[in-house]
Amino acid sequence: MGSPGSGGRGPAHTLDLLWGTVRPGRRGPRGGLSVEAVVRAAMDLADAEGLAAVSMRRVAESLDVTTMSLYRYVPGKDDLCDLMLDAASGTPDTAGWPDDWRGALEHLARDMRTVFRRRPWVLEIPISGPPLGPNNLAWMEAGLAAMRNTALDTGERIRLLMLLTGHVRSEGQRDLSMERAGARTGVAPQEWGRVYGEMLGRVLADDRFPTLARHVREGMFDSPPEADPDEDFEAGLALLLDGVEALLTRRAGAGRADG
Amino acid sequence: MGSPGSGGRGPAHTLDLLWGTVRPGRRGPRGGLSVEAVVRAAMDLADAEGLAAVSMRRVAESLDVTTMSLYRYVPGKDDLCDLMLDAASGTPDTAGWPDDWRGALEHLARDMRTVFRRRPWVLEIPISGPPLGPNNLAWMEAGLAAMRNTALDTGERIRLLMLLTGHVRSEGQRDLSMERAGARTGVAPQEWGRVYGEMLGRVLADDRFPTLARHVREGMFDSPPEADPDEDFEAGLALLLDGVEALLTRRAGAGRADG
DNA sequence: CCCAAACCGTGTACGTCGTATACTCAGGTG
DNA sequence: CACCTGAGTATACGACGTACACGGTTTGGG
Repeated sequence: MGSPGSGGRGPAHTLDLLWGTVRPGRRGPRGGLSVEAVVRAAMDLADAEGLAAVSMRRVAESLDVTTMSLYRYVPGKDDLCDLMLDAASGTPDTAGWPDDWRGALEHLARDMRTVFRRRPWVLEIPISGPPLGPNNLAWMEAGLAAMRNTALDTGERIRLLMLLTGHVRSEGQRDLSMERAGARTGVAPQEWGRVYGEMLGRVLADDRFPTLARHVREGMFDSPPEADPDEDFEAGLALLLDGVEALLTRRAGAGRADG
Repeated sequence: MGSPGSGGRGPAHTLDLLWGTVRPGRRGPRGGLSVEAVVRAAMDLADAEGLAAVSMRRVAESLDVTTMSLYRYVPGKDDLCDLMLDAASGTPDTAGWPDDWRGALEHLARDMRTVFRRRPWVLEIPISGPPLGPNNLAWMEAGLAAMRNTALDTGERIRLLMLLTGHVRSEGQRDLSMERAGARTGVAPQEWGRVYGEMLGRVLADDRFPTLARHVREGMFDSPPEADPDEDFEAGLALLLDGVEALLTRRAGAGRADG
């Protein structure tokens, strides 16, 4: 029996929150807080102590209010996380980006990566749906603008964008997991190296992994695994964009040959 | 002051759990449970009600024991999740895979995808480090074997494997988020379409998104977004492997020209 | 001008979670 | 046999998200 039509607590209200278009209500006292203040407090907490430290209680405590008062501004923790995600994404700075699609997309990917490196907790937020917030859409806008002069159709452009963000997120999550692997036990490096060594021993002793064992014997893991995450990231990015370039030249050739 | 040398509760013990090499202890009564039984019960729960339903209490309840007795077999919930991840990954069936690297890698990627589709909760487990379990290593073995006849060096092979699993995971997580977006509200489709429509209206009314607005006006979102996840998956996979192929032909050409 | 509606912030409470701690009791080993 | 080891239990603590009912303040409509 909620008031019909008006955005009750459905996803439409979440949209209003994301876009900062909540009509403030005409009656009653002016609130001392605001959605932005709540989100900022939560982000400060996440920056300082990680996403796991972000609880409704602790956010409220950092704002000197009661836990439940947060629910006047935010429907629940899931929505708060969505708001944090969009706020933390920020807006891409396309000023220095080149005009060619490949250079621009490389900048896009690297800038997204720096966002995730500055705020690793963004990668821990479970994405709850397609991008709806203005900041996430701004990144989409930048990506689509970067491809404006390519021979890709709309579906391909979006797919490529999703593929790129997927790659950035994957690499970021891998970096994160490596850090977590260290933080799990107190003294990270030598203990972890010992575990890795024991694992390699098991691989060598087991006949289920002949190829892996051969690579191990050839020194595959002599350096710590994933020594340079940036190199992995760049290599994957290059591979991806090489694939796009191959598609474009193939298409241009076909266009010249067929029509 | 714990017994030195022997794996107390460190990550070395987790390795023993993953590989099923826990020495059972010589004194005392034989336990009615086992690590495998605990992991299987947890997996059954996750299969039936999702990862969120997997709590130590509910796993214990399904085994007709008290909560704390689980800690005799598993150090904690994080490790239990790691065990679930490796167990759910299973072993790749490489019987029908072709000999050429591209076909084999395509099979690898698709088979990984079906694993995630059968057990979507695997994607919700936060990965805590490099793959250490025998099943995950079996997938790695299969991937390395698929590339045995390529001109890629070891580092490139591993990178490509990581890139592939990253792609599979990304697409799986996207599928999952789409399902969750529906489950968040009761009646999914039309309500969600309404939200999407409103978002598009905002995009059109806002001058920050000219390119996006143009694509929208050209009918970009007339069909529901991400209509065919498999198509997205396959396109991304093809792009990736095209990139690899370009690298290989480039390298072969250079080899013919330079040496 | 005044009352009632709207709304902010609070206090309390419930059910759930992971797990630390201290215990009882059965079973194999010296 | 005595004994120690280890399985399973009972209890408890602190934290979590959030439903609910309540006072206090502001403002619009009559």
